[in-house]
Amino acid sequence: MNPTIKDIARRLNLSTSTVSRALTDHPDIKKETKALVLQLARKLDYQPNPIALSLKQKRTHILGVIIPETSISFFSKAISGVQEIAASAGYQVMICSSHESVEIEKQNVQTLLNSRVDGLIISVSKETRNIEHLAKILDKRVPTVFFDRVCESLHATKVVADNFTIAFKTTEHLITTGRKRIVFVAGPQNLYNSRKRLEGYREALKKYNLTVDERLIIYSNYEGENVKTYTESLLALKPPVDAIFAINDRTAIEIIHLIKQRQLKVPEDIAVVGFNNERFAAFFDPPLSSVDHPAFEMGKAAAELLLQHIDNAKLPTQKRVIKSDLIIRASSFKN
Amino acid sequence: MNPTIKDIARRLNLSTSTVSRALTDHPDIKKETKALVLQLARKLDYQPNPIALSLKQKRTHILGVIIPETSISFFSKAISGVQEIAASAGYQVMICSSHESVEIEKQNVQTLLNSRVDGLIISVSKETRNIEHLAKILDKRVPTVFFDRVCESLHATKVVADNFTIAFKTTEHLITTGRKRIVFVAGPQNLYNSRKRLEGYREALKKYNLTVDERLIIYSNYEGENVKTYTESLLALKPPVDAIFAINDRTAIEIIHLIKQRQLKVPEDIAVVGFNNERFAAFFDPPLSSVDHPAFEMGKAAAELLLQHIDNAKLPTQKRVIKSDLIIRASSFKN
DNA sequence: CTGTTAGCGCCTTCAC
DNA sequence: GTGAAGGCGCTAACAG
Repeated sequence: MNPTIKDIARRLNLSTSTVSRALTDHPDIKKETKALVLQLARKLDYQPNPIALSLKQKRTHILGVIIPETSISFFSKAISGVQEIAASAGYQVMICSSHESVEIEKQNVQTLLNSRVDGLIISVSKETRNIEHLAKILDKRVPTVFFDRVCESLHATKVVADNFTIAFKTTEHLITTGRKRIVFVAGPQNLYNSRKRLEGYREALKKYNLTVDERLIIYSNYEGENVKTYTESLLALKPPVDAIFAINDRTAIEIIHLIKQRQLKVPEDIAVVGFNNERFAAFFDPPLSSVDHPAFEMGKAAAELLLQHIDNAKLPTQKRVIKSDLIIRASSFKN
Repeated sequence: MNPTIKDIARRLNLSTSTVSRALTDHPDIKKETKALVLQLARKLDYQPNPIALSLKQKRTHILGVIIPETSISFFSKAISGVQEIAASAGYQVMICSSHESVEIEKQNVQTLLNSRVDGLIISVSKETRNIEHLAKILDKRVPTVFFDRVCESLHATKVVADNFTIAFKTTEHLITTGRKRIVFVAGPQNLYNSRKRLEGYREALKKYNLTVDERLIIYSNYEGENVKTYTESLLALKPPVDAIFAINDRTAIEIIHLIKQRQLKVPEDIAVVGFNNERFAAFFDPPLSSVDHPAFEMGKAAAELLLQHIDNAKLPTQKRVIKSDLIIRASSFKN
C-alpha cells in the first residue's frame, strides 16, 4: 500500500496539514520541519494520490481523445503528438475509438465525461451527421478541440489541414504534367475535410478549363472497400482516364496493383497520387507520390490548444490550419 | 456541473445514504423511494462520480498500457484489442509509450502506478535490459501482463506469439523452395521474441544440414536504420544470397526496393519474406510473403488475462501463446 | 509556523 | 426502511 500524508504525519508527530504544506512548498513552514518531512517522504517513496487530488480540485489532469480508429496510421500518429504535449504538461491521455460508429462515439463522449476528463480532443466518425452529442459538450462548456474530421457547423476550436489548397495543388500538378482525365477518389462528403478536398479538385479543373466529369468522382469511404469494383469500371471508361488521386495510400497502391494487372503502366498510362505519405510509399513500385498529411503536428497542435483552453476558459475559439505537402515521386511523373 | 447524490437527496428530502442505496440497488429500500430517486436521477442525468468511487474503493477501473511506440502498427492494433476487452468490462485504458527508451519506460511505470491503475499491460522497449523497474511492479503485487516483447527472467503472466515455430516454418519454407543462402534480419537480441525467432531460423537450417553463415545474420533494430548499408553488403557477398527473411514488412519492402535497383529480381534471384502482414503487403510488387502476427488477438488476450488477475489476485501466472501464420505470396515463390 | 475543522462525492457501518 | 456519522487522501480556511 502506498504511504499517505497521514502516515508521514503520524511518524513525525505532525498534523497532516503541516505535512501537506511541506510537500507543496507552502511559504508558511519552518525549514527544518520541511526538510524532515521531505526526507521521510522520500524514504517511504511517498507519491501523492491523484484521485484524492482530483476529487478536491475537480481536475483530473486527463485529456480525453475520441478518434475513429486507433489502428489507422494517421490517428495513431496524431495520438503520439497529443501524448507528447500532454506528458510534458503533466497530463494523462485517455483514448476511445468510435470504430467509425456514431453510436459508439456518443457512448465515448459519455464515458469520457463521466471520467471527468479536463478536456476533449475529437475527430468524428464517418457516420457522424447528427451532431447533438457534440453540441452538448460545448453547451456544458467542456474544453474541446476538434481535429482533422471536424464539423463545420460547430462553433469550436479546430485543427485542420489545408485540405482545399493541397487538393488544388495536387490536381494542378497532375494537370500541368499533361493529365486531362483525372479521377478523384473522394471520402464521405459529410466530413469537412473530404468536402474541402473535393472542392479543391473541382476548382483546379475549373482554373484550367477542364470540364468536371462526374463519373470520375468516386464517393468512397476510407476503408478501401469496393476499390476493385470502381477501379475496374474506371479503367473501362472511354475516353480512358489518365490520372487517379486516391483518398489514401492504401487505396492508391491497391489501385496501382489493379492497373498493373491490366497491363497498363504507372505513370506512363495512368498517374497515381495517394494521401498520407505512409512510410511504405517511397519504396513502392513505382514510388508513390503522396500528400504528406501532418498527423503528428496536428495531434500536437490539438493538445496545445486544448491545454490553453483548459487553463483559460474564456479563450475565444480558434481554427489552426496545418500545412500539408505534396511529395512528388515516380508514380505521377510527366508522361 | 454534474448533479451529485446530495443534490438528489436535497430535492427529495431524503438522506444521501438513502439515495445511494436506491442507486446501488440495495435490498433495504422501499420500492416507492427507490422509484422516486431513480426517476429524479434520470431527469437530472445523474452520473456517479468515478473519482469519488475510486477514492473509496481503491479501484480506478483503469488499465495502464506501456508500449514502445503508439504509431507502430503492431502496437496500435494490439491497443485496439486491449480497448475492446477493457471497454466491454467497464474499464478505461491509459496508454504510455516509452519511445523505445528504458528511462521513459521507468517513468511510465511510475506515472501509471501513481495514477493508481488497477493493472498493467507491458511490452518492453528495445533498450530494456535492466529490469529492476519491472521486477518492482511484481513485488508490489500490481496485476501485470507482459506481451510480445516479454522478459524471460520475469516470473509473470505473458502473452507471446509462437516466434520460434513461425521462424522455423518460414525458414523451412524458403529452404524447401530451393533457397540455400538465407539472410535473417534479426531484431535486438535482448528481446525475447527476437531471440526466439533467431533460434527458429538456426534450428531450421540445422534440420536441413545447412551451415549457418554468421555473415547472413543481421542484428538490426526495428526501425529500419541502416537497411541500405547492410543490404548492399549482403548483395555483394559471394556466393550470392538467395533469400532474405526480414524483421518486418517495412524493412522487407525497402530491401526489395534496393534489390530491384540492382537489376536483380524478386523472387527469381532472391526471395523475400516480411513480418507483420501489413495491409500493403498484398498489393506490393511482387506481393509480399509475410508472417501474420496476431496483434489484435494478442492485445485481447493480454487484457483478458489482466482482468482475470485483477479479479483474482491469487491466480497463478501463465503464459499464453498465440499462433502466427505464414502468408505465402509471390515474393517467395519457388524459383 | 502549526493544528483544527471541514469538505470534495460516495459508501458503509451503526443506530433508530 | 431510513438517517447520522465517519472515512477514503488531500487541501484550504480559520485559529491560534
